[in-house]
Amino acid sequence: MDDVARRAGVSRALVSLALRGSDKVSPASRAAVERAASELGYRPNLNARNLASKRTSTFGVLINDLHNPYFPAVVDGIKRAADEAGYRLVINSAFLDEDAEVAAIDAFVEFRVDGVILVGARCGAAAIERAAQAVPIVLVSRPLASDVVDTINNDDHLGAQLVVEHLVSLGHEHVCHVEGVTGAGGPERRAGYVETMERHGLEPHIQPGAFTEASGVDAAERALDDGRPVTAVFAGNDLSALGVLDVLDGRGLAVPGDVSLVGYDNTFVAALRHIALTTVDQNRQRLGALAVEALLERVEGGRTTARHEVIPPELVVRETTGPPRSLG
Amino acid sequence: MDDVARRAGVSRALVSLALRGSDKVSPASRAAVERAASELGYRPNLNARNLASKRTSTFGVLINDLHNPYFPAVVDGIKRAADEAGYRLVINSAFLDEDAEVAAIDAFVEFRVDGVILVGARCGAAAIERAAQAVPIVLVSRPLASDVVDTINNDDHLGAQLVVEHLVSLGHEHVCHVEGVTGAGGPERRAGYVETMERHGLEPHIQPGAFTEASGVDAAERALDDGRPVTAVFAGNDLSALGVLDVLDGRGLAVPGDVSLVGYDNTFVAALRHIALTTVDQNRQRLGALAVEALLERVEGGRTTARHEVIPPELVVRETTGPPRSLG
DNA sequence: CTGAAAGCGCTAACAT
DNA sequence: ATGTTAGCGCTTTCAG
Repeated sequence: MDDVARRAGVSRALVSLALRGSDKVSPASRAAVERAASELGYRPNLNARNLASKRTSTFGVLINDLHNPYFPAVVDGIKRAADEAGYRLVINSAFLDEDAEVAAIDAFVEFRVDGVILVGARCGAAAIERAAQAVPIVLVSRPLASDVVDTINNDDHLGAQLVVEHLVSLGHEHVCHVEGVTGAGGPERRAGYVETMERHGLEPHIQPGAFTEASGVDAAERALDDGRPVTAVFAGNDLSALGVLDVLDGRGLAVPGDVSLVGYDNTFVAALRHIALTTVDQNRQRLGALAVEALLERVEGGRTTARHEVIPPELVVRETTGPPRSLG
Repeated sequence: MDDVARRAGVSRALVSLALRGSDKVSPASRAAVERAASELGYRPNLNARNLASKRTSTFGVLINDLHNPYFPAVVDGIKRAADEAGYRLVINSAFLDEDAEVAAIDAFVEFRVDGVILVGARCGAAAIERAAQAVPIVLVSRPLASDVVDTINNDDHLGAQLVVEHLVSLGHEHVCHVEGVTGAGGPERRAGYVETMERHGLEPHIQPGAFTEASGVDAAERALDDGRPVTAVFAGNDLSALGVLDVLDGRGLAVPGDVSLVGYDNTFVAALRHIALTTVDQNRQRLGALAVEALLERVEGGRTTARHEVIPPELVVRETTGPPRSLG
């Protein structure tokens, strides 16, 4: 930086200002600085900058599992909003390991990021709340009643309700639900399902599941062997719906002819023409954007109380749902 | 840090050594330091550390497109190898935008990461080679003849050969290839296909494509309407194979009964039971691990010449390939 | 094994 | 509009 200053014939401070686009620099010196910098191939040292300015203009994003097709859209939303607000992103993934999650959060803290967004984090609330003392944290897709961290979620209860209403309106009475896991919307979706079924005077039929393809397979097999009639399946998420779909196929049951099928999340797999799964869209981009917004409110707006946002999801009807056979 | 030193009754330098696990610290003072640090909730400032030590023990990983199911496995491999070597990771995604890619690389340079891994980068070679003057760079899944950056790739030519051999050994003579894009193995796969077809005295039948589902749909429609017989399709990657699959389904053609289908990449979608696509596995974890290895050789081993690694892929036979109907 | 001192490369008042 | 002066929090000689 000294070299740049010398070459441009100005002081270091001026170089600093010019390079950051301050308006208190004359066009002439700015040009000189920029030319000198590029001639010298100068790259500012972010570590030094962050150290001196005591801020990083960076948000840390932790993705629970990079393999899960649920996450990219959320990150897209975060990225877009962060760009707009002038914040950089550092992304990390914990690869499903809770300890790694905590370690990654610690690393963010040590980097002195200005805010942390945890997407689908599975680690304990205690670890999160502890870290929240050092940096603003917002949780996406992980409900948590806390008054130190913000949360942004879709309304799983409503989503489930939309699904059941859709199936019921098609004429279904025997809708089976494949459960999902706790901490990722499973119980909320289940509750929405049960409540809506009962409101229509229908009997809930629930099979345990775990948001995985394999669990969808198991659940479908149990459901079909169970004896109770099943004309539609509401799987807890898209992945488990694919497991269900495979079993239906394997048993020669037409979809939606014999059995209708609905997933949740609207991942790209659901949109594949070959699958064309009816599902629920959480508007993940918006979830991400809201997370950034929440962070900005704390970092730049000085908010200190927790904000818990819940946004309405939307039903996406594709080709796996139709009237039950009995209504032809 | 001063506080920690005071509380532990030692000097700052000692704290620094103790916290980084140096062996020149007495167990007693180490314990005192650790206790003091945890009591005070002390978090070292990575920016200060990086600045003072002139290294970050961090590798930057740039993923071309977070949505592409191809990448996570590569990052897994990188993560594992980096962990083992004691390096931290910062991941970033360019979301398919070339300018964003260059910006992300610049950001890595400014962070002074010790090395950069570009996974499937699409940006110009010039930008990459320029950045390579500031930091060691290795390209994964992007062939590039360069003597300043390392590359790690699977052998696309061999992969295509494996596919054609498999289909020919099943009795197929009319194998159509849906092309992929340049810079991501497309031309190499095509060349392997053409060469192997010709070696068997078969006539190549190529349809343009772009590694997307939609391009697979278009290519399949053209291929089936073209007049030439088609008993098998070798799609450039899994995604385009899904497009082909949808067209085959739509036209009532059984897979593999009427037409066999093969993809490339072995993404999780290919492994879904409902799809069960025969495909080629690049061993992406290994690609990632090798990338870290290459970086370590430069950072710690002092290598300065480029290394270009090509690893053999493996055919994964699932349920979309079988003998042609004529051999029934 | 420990402590003192210098400085990593930058920003942020404060002067001018 | 531009230069001066202190640090930011840590690591790293170098002397004890």
